[in-house]
Amino acid sequence: MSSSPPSRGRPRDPRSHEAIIRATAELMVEVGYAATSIGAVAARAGVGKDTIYRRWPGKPELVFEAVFTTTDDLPPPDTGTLAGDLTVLLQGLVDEFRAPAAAAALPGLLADFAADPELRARIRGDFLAPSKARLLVVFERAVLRGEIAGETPVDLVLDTLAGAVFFHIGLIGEHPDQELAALLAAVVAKGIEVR
Amino acid sequence: MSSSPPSRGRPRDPRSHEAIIRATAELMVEVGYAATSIGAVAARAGVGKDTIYRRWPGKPELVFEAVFTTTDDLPPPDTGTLAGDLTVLLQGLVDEFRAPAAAAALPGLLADFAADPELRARIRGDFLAPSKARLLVVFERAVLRGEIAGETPVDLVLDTLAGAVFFHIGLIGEHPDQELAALLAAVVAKGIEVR
Amino acid sequence: MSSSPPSRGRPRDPRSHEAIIRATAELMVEVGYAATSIGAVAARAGVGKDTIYRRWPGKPELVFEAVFTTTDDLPPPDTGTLAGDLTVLLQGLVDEFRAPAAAAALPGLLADFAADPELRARIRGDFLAPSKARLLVVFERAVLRGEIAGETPVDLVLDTLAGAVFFHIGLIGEHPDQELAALLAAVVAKGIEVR
Amino acid sequence: MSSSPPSRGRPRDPRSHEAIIRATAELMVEVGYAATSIGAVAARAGVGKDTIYRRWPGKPELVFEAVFTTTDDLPPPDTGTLAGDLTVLLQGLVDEFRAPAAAAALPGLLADFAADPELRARIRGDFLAPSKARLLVVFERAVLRGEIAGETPVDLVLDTLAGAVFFHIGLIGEHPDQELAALLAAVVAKGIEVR
DNA sequence: GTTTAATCGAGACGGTACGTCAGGTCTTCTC
DNA sequence: GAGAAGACCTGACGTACCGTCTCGATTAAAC
Repeated sequence: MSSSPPSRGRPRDPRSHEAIIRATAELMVEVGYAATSIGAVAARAGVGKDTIYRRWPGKPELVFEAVFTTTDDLPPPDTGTLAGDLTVLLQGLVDEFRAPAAAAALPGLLADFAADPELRARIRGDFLAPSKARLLVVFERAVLRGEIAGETPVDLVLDTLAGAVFFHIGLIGEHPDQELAALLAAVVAKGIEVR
Repeated sequence: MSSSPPSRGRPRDPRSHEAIIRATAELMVEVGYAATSIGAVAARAGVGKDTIYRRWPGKPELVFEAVFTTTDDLPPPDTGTLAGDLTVLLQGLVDEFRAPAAAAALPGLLADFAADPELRARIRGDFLAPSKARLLVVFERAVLRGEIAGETPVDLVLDTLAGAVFFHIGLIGEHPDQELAALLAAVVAKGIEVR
Repeated sequence: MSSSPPSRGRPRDPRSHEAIIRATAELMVEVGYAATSIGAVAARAGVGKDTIYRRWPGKPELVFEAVFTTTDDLPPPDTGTLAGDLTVLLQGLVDEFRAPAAAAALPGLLADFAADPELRARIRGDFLAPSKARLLVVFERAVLRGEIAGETPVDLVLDTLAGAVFFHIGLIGEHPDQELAALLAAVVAKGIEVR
Repeated sequence: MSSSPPSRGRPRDPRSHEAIIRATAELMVEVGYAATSIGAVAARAGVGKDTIYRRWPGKPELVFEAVFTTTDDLPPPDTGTLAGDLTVLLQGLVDEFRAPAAAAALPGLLADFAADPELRARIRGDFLAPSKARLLVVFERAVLRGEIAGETPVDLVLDTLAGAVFFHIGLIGEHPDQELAALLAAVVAKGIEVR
């Protein structure tokens, strides 16, 4: 289908790619997003700076790829109730935001994304897309069960869930309570239910 | 109690203070948080860099003061219902986050605050404190009216409200709908009501 | 004579050679010696960088070959007088140093040659050798005519002639006067004549 | 006369200036002109790169000042004969070109000067000016003594003398013979004498 | 006719230097 | 002592070349 490029010249070394990603993730945990420089990543990965700039336009894109490796092909949760489904979904967000590299990277990363018009679009496009797909399925089932109305605003609910977790854990640095996900899920589920 | 400083030598010029604040707010709107440097602020304010560093430890503190001037001594809303009160409260947050200087500053500013342990504490301490005070009163009245339970977690609800608005408007840059505050308030109020 | 190489594998394409030389000479005139990079030569010649490095060790050697193509098999001048012979010889040097590509290349080229011990020897060995051969014949005839002594220091005279022309034209960029060669020749001839 | 600037702000530290000059001269001798980078000079001088760029536009100007410190206010030679005067003058050139730092710097330095139109003018303007002043006096005296004609081309003679020494010593790297200056002076003096 | 090997264009690779800019401190003179 | 000015050291930026390497594809001579 998509005609792969003729692949002229020396192909890029996948070991460089991997070393860069690993070095980035390590530095993120050790010194944080702001103190991580492309040069330091290159040095730790044993790689030239060009080798990084050849693959990523800048630090935000590199860190994004390094930190969010989780291929979110988890199936949408199906617990039988909206609150249950939201709990599973939220627990996923909590786990994602709490991972050391992600926690260290998120505030600075999102700030850089927000500052660039082109990257800003990718927050919803790339970052939230997997969650949105799962949330859509959850909502469809809830509509069929008669729990919520058909026109429930998915984007706004997702922004609220993600925003709550990000603010609570990412920014303020609160250690997440065991039932945080369940608590938030209950509130939101009850809030959007038809009755 | 606080021993007034000995006040030897030339006193600080309040006009410098004002010029710095104004220059900072202007630059925030014109070039954004990341592209605003202390040197540029000094140049525009017609001030030496030291005059800035003498008053603020760094860019985050300066910008925080420059952008959030609104002395939040508004009285807590009292519309008669929890949903009504939350709507007023949320509308305040939306307006605050939507102001040009604040919108331009917030993501980078919060990222810098989150990166520094000392500043991180000020997010809840200084940034959210006024809203929390008002929310506490709102909650007290709602408890008296029997709308919510007494042990409703104020901090978590506030994080959720602020997070939702910040993510929706600050990060993603969504133009806030006219009824955004009312919609969010309705969901959250319904979500935390006892019945 | 020279043991022909075993010549296994694909032979070198003479068209690449020619294209490289041409591209080098063009770039020399257009952007100068310092701003000419091997990569730029390769790109303009439609050739890989290795194809250049396979033939020349570096920029100095490449430029030297590209710029000094003049196969100096001119016969030694024989005008009947030392001054006349030197005039012809000097005019040759002037013409050589004044050619656009040579004028653009010479200062940087000689600097690179001077900086490398191995290349430094080639200044006298390759660069000045043809002129020296002709000057030797001119001197022999002048000795026979009794114009100069037998022990006249050829190398020093040649350095002086070349140095004068290089400094005057190559470095300072003086537009050569019509009689420059004759004038210099007259001074030097008179200076080394026995009486 | 020249109104000294009002001198606002912190004055430039003369110790930085001196340290930079010294570091440059040392590196010139140790690694040569081409291998000397501004960054290396800064590191050795214990100085930031900006401190160098604040004072000099680039490497050529810096090296020029670092290497040619000799305040050429020597009085013009006056030995009684043109050949004698030229010998003294040439010996000065030989000594200048033979100094370790100068010998290492000259070819690359002159190449960089020749490559930039603005700097090119300074070769005659700054570099040769002191020698030219002295040569003019020498010529005046020689004219009064009737040794040479009044219209002897000073610039051309100076280019020849400087070119000969530069080519012989600077480029080819010949160890200068004890009588080199006297020999060249004799040839040139004889060459331009009226009889 | 098949191996074998060097060459080709292309471009990735680890380095090094570039010249600029910001951070935060210091040092001068002036008020 | 505060203030404006600007020098100072540090360190990161993103780009450009360096000379080497690794691809797949040619192109001949050797087998």
